[in-house]
Amino acid sequence: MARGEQQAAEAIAAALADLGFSARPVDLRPIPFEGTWGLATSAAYALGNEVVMRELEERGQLEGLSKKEAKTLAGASVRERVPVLARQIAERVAAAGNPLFGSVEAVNGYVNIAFDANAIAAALIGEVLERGSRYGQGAPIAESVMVEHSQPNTHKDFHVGHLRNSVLGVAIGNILRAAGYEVKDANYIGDIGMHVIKCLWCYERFHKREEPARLEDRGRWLGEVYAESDARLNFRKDVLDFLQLLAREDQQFVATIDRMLKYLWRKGAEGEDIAYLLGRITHAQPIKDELLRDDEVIPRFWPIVGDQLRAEVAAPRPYVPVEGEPEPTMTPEERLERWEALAEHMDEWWGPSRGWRDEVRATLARWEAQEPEFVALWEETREWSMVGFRRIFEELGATFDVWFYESEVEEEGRQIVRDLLEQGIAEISEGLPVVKIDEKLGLSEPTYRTLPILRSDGSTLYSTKDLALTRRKFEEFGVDRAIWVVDVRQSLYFQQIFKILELWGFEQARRAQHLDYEMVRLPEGVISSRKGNAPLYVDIRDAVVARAREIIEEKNPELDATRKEDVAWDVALGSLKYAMLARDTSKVVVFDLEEALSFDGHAAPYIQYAHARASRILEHAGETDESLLAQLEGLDFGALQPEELGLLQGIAALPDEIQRAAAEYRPLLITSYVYELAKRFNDFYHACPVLQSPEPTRTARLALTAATRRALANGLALLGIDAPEEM
RNA sequence: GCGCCCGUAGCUCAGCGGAUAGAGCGCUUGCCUCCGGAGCAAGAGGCCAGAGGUUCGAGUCCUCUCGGGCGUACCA
Repeated sequence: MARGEQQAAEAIAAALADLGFSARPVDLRPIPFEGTWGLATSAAYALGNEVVMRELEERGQLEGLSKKEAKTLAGASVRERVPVLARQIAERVAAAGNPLFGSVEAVNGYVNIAFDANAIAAALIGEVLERGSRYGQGAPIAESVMVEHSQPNTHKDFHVGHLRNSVLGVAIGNILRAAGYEVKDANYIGDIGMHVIKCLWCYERFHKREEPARLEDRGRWLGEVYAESDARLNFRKDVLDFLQLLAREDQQFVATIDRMLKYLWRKGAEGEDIAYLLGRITHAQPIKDELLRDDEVIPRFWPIVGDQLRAEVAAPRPYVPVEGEPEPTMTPEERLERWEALAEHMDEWWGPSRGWRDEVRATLARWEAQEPEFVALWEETREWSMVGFRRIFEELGATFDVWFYESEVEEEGRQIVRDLLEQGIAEISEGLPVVKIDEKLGLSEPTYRTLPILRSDGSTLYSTKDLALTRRKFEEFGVDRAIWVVDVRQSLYFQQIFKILELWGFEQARRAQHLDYEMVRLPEGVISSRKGNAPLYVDIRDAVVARAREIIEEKNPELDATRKEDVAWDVALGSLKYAMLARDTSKVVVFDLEEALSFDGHAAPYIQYAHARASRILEHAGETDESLLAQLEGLDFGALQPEELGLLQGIAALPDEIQRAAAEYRPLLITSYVYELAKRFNDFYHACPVLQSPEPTRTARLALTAATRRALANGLALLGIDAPEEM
């Protein structure tokens, strides 16, 4: 195929030289029509313009004309000249008589070179079958690339957001490898950080030794403990924020607040706090926790608020917009729901929660002091999470050459911070080391802003660790390029990290690159572990695999049981991965379980099905890639059908698609490719009988079927999707 | 404020500066005695958010406007 392209390019270049044009790059692309196999160039358009302008120039007709006027003058003659030039080029290419070219035509100003498919199909199919799983791969490139992805946090759950990351990271690694790069896949486990401290605080304080008996259940349970810690620690703020929200947007609430608080006051609550609440709420101002004196007041006030909200739901009044007031963000029902959620813990949490943040700080100090008992607890619980992660990575087909852990780079990070401070790149501001990047770069507009690189108590931040990690990737592993697959919200952050390292004189930071992608959302909105609405990977996987089993039972009940189970996994995981990849990285993925459970249409099973059909045809014929490879001599399709030509063109396109997907970091291109190829195969086997055809067509079509199957399997493999031979 | 991203069919999305802007879902109508109907064929459905510009040629590149999302000092 590469040969066909090269010969077309040479033939056009020769034709242009013959016509007296200087050497120039010529665009070549597939002829974009169904049932064609060949290449087209639009060279005549550029030449037409060039020629006409030159002629006008020589005749002095452009003098005194503006560019616009010159263009208008030239327009008509350009339009006339283009088809003429195209015809001249086509005639010369045809005259050269290349046996690979079936026809050379000038159409609409394009020069279309159609291949003599019979002449090169054998070469193409031979290349595909011979290279097998390596078909499509590029020549080795002497550049090593580290692709960091997956980065789950221990002590937290692995949800659908992490799924996009892992699937994307795996695919990008595969694609770069296939393109010829030397790729190292790296994971970076978030095994330390504030979330771990919070989780362990909550565990020790409220749930010690309540963990499930089975080791494999503990990771998830730990995630729940983390979520609880967050809810506990934010409780006071959540309550006060909610009151402020009511004050801002619930007119009825504000109207009755005076009466509500007087009632409370009569019940004997402290007057000072009540006066404070009244003032803040009637003026819709934030309520400051530290100004509340009596921890009894809010819990006593809460039921009264609930009564009011219930009354508002029971007897809704129309919302009256007020000039200058913001629209309400919550309906009365939502407000009541929110109130109920907070009420659940009010009595138990409100008072004690005052001291919780200090307790967490003390827990962090135990980590910082590397207190043996605490470190042992950390190690044990960390492993609970890791057990689950390893299983998930195995299921996803994610393998790693390098495992980084945040806990390993803390010290090294501190070292870099010290150095940055000594060199005056970092400074102490508001009590903590930061780098004022814009200032250092002399930028007046806020661009890179300021990044804290260590907490004021000396404990490490994410940034502390990433400074060290970046250096390690280049120095310890000697990679030429390092890519971080991390969602788009961290874009500024990574620019800051890399810029700081550059300021520090670490030149290789220029070869560090954040590969960002958009978020996964739910139909009902943003995924939030605080709202507890993050669908967990394991749950989604179970649901999708169960659905796949049902469909197999329905479509192919004769399959033996273990095959059924394998296929259910291939289809379910394939479908899930495909959905994550078949959307550009710049687009938000809306994850809808209902959609994920449908295997119709533009989805992995469509492509897997085409692969299975191809496999079945070959099985019926008793042919394999090897046996067909031996029969390629004198391969003869007879009169080629449009569907066959389209399929050949599709198979031939894989190597270029891989190169482009690698250059642009876009697995989407591969998802589009395999879908398109599956579609073409579908067209082919509906239009062209294979097994019933007379020889030599039969063998030719079998060979084409085998090559298609290979290209489909290789394309899917790049996406981390398995292609079953039956389903 | 500043920065990044998105805006294409009812919905979800493709679309390498090039030929008649395409898929899937949903809707309407056909197709299993025929290599497997997880499929195929046909139909309806578009001022490519808007305005300028660059170009022989713009959904695609540039500028601006509008609408939406995200980020913006001790979370990761």
